[in-house]
Amino acid sequence: MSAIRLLVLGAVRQHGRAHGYQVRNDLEFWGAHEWSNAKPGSIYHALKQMAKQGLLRAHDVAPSTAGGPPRTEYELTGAGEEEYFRLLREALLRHDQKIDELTAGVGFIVDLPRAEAIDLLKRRVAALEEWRAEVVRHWTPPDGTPDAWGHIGEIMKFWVHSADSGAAWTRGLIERLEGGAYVMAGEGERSVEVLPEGVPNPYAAPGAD
Amino acid sequence: MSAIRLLVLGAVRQHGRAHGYQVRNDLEFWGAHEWSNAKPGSIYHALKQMAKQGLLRAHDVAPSTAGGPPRTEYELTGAGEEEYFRLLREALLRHDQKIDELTAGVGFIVDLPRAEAIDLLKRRVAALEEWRAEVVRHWTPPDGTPDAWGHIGEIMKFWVHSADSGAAWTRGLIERLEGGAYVMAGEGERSVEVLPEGVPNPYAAPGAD
DNA sequence: CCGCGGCTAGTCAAACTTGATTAATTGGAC
DNA sequence: GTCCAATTAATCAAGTTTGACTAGCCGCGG
Repeated sequence: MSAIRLLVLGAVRQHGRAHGYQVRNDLEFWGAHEWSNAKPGSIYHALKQMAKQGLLRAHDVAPSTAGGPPRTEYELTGAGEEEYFRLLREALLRHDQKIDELTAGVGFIVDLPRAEAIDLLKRRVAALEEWRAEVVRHWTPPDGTPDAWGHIGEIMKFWVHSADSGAAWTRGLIERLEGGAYVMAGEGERSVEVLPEGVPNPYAAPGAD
Repeated sequence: MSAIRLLVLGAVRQHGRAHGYQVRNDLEFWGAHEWSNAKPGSIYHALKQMAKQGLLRAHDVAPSTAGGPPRTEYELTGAGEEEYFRLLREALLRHDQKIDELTAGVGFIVDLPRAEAIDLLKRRVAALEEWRAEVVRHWTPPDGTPDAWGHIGEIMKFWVHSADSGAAWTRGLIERLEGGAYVMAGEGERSVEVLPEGVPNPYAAPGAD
């Protein structure tokens, strides 16, 4: 599964109850359509799929409020809540490429208590370091052959560079969190999160930009 | 399209003529199953799809050589050759996340003349710098509001970091190419590329690792 | 007052991906 | 000799993603 389930669960969760179009708008507000596969089709599909799997509860709502076809509102079930945190932790922990999952995880990181977030990120750094070592081990010529891989060695260099860069960024975030940045779970009210109802989306595809 | 078409076209091209299993083995030899969606199903699907689209020519071959069901060999058509270079240039040029495409592009970079490869990479650096500037512009509070984005600003920091890191790596590769590293297109025979026929794949999933 | 462009909300077919499974043949154990 | 396991090669069904499309309603220009 890509980042879509995490994004959709997180968006619904922040509203308490939301219909597809609201989710779609929030994701656009966060810029998610630029760094993830948050297309309408994927969002509605994820909503239906997760409702079928018992992660979301669906409510049919009268087709009135503002025009358009009848809509369905969703809200997280207990299982959905669990799955949300499972996906969130995984997104922050896993060092695999998938930039969209990490980005989504960062976007929801304040839903975790500070201590847990820091712990996850530290484990992320450790995983990155181990992965780096493994890449080097795997792609280094076993004995005398110095340059046997030719330009293929560039792939290794690229991965090593990515691992180092990712670890450096993660360490920076850890420091900021340890320094008390942001309002985490259980520390009071959050500030900016979703588009307040009724406010037009300032980032809704306006052509230029 | 993900990296799969580029990988498959490149693999078939290096053999001149190849069947699905050969392609699959090559990709595994390059470690592609670890950083791309190079699963058997995707590979065979891509071969058939591209044959249908006229990028590959299919030849049915007697089911003899080494056991297994009858196999089909493929070879690039003129259109396939064109598409290969189009995808290769795009992979090196585009700065979008998609790590697998860039990795595949690096793997085939020696199919380009040295001057063109360097030019593409320089344009890549320029694109990354422009993208970085745009991210900063887009996510910086317009006027007095200093920290309006809260932790969402972390997403911006992450992107900026990625852009800088990607640009640094690209500059390194440019330097190596300008220094004469590797044998590029039109500069003589290449060294390591595909698994020679008959040699067992030393990286074929051996369970542990 | 009527049509048309735009917004709200969602659906659908076609393409792609995944993981398991099938199928043909060879080689070794017994 | 023959039966089991491994290897070679490819297919399939189920699920996901994509991009284009449908459809209701509002407001405004003519």
